[in-house]
Amino acid sequence: MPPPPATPDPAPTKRPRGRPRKTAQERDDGNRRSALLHHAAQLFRRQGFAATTTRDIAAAAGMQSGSPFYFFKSKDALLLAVMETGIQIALQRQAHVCQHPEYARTPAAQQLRQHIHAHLEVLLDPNNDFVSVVLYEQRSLSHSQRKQLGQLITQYEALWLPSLHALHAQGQLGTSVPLARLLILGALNWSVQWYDATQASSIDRLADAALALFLRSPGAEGLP
Amino acid sequence: MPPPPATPDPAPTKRPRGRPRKTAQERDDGNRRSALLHHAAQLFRRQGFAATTTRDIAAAAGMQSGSPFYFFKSKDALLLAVMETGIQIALQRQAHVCQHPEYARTPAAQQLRQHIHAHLEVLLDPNNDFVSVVLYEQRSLSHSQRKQLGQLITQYEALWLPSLHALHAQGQLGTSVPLARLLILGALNWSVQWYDATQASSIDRLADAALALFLRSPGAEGLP
DNA sequence: CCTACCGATCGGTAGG
DNA sequence: CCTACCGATCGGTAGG
Repeated sequence: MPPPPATPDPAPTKRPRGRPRKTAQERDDGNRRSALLHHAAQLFRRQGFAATTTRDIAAAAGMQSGSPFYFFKSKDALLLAVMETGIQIALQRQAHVCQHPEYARTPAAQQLRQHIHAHLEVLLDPNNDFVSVVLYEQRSLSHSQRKQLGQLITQYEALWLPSLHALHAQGQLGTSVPLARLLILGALNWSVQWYDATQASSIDRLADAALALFLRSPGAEGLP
Repeated sequence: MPPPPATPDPAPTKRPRGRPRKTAQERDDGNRRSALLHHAAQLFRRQGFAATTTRDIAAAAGMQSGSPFYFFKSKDALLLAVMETGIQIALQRQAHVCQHPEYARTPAAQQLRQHIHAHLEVLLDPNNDFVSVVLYEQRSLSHSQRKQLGQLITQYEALWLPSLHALHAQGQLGTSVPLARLLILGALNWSVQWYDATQASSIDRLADAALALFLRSPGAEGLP
């Protein structure tokens, strides 16, 4: 159901009847843009970027076929916006882990467990489609867009490095830090393909299993 | 350069001049079909299924835009054929590992190393685009096609299970066999995203690293 | 396998 | 944001 058309604003001294006309900022432009972003993320995650049409996205957001281009210059720009949102979400979650007051005093194995847990939570959340689009649609980006995104991903991975280095120094990591990072994140990222979100709350157990598999010693030591 | 047109076949008693007319079997139909399959796999791997047009594939094989449909009923059927080829290749490689005369006497850690190595070799081979399409285009399949393929994938994974069970029994696996299988294969499958084939022959080192990361004990013991 | 073609769809735009 | 539209492209087909 379309909203009733805004009544024209009469002389400013006169108290306007009906609903006042709104500027783009006062109107729900931001909400409409955000709705597009969310529906785009959902469709990109489910169907892939190339198999999703801008008409699909518009319809999901309750708009006409041309309307997404009022908010985004192109389909490509929409994808980039989805992906940037995705890494920002993931970056903030990991940064939150690192900034916890106890983090510096936590054993490296438990630090890693927290990174793994945060990563899985943000990646497998059925209500957050942004992050998995980041992982699975990079080839749909242009070169410059990929480069732009790559910098943010590097930042993201950098947050894991201190704990990985510490574990390597302790002899708990079976291989070099760079390879461990690639293999561990790969194992986690692939969970998108098989994880069943309907079996709720098993992310905890999954994080435990991953930690136990990747580390030489049982992951429990160092727990309070 | 197109082949010269076949000359019509005169009376069978007469020794035919020029090149004899060929039936579909004798003609290079099989080669043309195979060429389509290979180019389709390459394009699906590079660009994704949805972003690849049947015209792209036809052009890559040196055909006209309608010709792929002489060999394949639809674009979907072409994808399924590519993926079935992919798992068959992978299945044969793993079966070859299992059938080696020494396999049964090999320590489980080294069995797993061979599975990992074969998996990586077949997945990262720049001359074999079929296997990575299997991994990354399953959502482009119809439900029945996915089910069909899923059976073959289950067969593939079954070949890994005995060595994983043995390792678990030996306490060398940090988690349950089902989760270990998912996480290990995930880590390997993700290597498609970052492995640089131009740095040749590092698949060996990668397999070593993976084994060392996933197993509790250093992977060298049990070597001849 | 090619030629010639079709109906449908797609990303995007002009103008309000 | 909608209306109305465009040019290009796409999967697929008929007929040979």
